[in-house]
Amino acid sequence: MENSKGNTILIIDDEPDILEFLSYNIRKEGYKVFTASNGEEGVRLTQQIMPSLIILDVMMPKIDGIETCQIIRRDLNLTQPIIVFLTSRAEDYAQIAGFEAGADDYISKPIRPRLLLSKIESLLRRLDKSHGITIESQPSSLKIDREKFLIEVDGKQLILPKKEFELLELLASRPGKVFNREQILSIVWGNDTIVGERTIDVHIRKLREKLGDSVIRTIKGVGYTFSEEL
Amino acid sequence: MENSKGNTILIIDDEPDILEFLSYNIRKEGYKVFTASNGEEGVRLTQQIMPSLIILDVMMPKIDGIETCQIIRRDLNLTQPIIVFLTSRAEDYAQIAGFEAGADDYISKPIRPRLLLSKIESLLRRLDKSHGITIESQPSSLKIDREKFLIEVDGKQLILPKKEFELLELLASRPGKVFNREQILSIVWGNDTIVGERTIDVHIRKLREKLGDSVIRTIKGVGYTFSEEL
DNA sequence: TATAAGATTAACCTTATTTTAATCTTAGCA
DNA sequence: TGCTAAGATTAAAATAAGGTTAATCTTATA
Repeated sequence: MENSKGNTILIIDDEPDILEFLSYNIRKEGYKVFTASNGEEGVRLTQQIMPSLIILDVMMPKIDGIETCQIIRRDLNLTQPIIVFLTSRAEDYAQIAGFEAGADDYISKPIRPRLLLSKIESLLRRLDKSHGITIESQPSSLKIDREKFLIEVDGKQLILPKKEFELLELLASRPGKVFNREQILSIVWGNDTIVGERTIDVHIRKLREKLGDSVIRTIKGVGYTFSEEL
Repeated sequence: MENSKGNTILIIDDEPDILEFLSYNIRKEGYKVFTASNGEEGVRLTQQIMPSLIILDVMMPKIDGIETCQIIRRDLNLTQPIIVFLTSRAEDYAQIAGFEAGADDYISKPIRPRLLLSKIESLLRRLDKSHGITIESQPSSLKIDREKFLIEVDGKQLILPKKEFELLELLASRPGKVFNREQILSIVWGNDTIVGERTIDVHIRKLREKLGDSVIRTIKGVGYTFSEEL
């Protein structure tokens, strides 16, 4: 399993101190870091380097963070990067506007490097599954919305418990691919947790109960796969 | 859609010429303009007229702009106005200090009326947008008025304490989106404050008590979400 | 400065989710 | 064809995550 390092991160802030502080800390972790000291430059760089994640100060002269975010979200035709806002506690009014503008997360000053880094990592980890998976098949359709933590089967919404959701998400991320038990355990449960062999089966059972038997196919001795035809 | 005109703007500057020049230009656009010629008077007026936006000269005798800003931000308990700093080119050092003091933007002399006005407009536009959230659902409706710090549920007005209000506002800013505890803490409380694990729950409890159980949904192990159907 | 309102904590309660364990089924092969 | 290992099923046990309440601390407000 590859880590999320090596991703490109762009930091946009008008304060050189913060820019340096952040880029030092983030670079240290192995990311490629670019910086911009204002919104315009930020937009331009975004276009050029296509960062996976942008850390964006809300309060900046001329074009502020919110506007910058809107420009990136609306005007730039590219794979949408993850945008994290940097705010000071005082400007709480801006925070709401920020979510409306399309921010993915927030970090408020004072910045605690460890918190920021763990946030970055967790955001990048779910980059490719960011907004969800949609599978359109002949008889039925399935939508997985990670943001809302919601499943939609043929238009009917369904709330799944965490583990079931994550298991389904994994299988559906590569329809047809067979995941063996080891892989499932290490991705959904994590490498360090030790659970019994039958735990996966039970969760598969629950999913089949809720989504119908045909959704997940068992390949005996190998693993499970999300059926390409629903 | 109403425009941002009609908003109250306060100008604080010790130079009568600038005061007159600015108030003339801004008034011409249809704003209600008040003026103060020093920090103290400015603070007093702010308290009385509750302006939406304050234009504040950095360099003033006695209490300077930065201090004035801090007083307004810290000591006055009211809906925070937007504060724009007025600086001369030379005092760029002030920009950093000014932002730290809680300024939203700055404009440097010589003042170009058109630029100032477009800046004012864009700042106020944002204020109006964050003025409130309205959610209309089949069975009921919810309106959040950030300026009046007021909630309206099915026509009934309701006053919520600060933390409850902010928590509700956050959740309602993106109905359906699941906010995890970390996000809630870092946005509503700020990530420098350390509060116990159960604090969020208690506030959720209070909100559900006042708005009904169905408004906020718990996704165990994930977070809370504002229910799309009220 | 007294008072009230709000925020937070802590202890305990409740419940959904997760896991286990025991038993049953079935596919695939000797 | 029947044996066997892998998986399915079920219910019950364990756990983790929240919920609730009251007491206490903090902060605003008159």
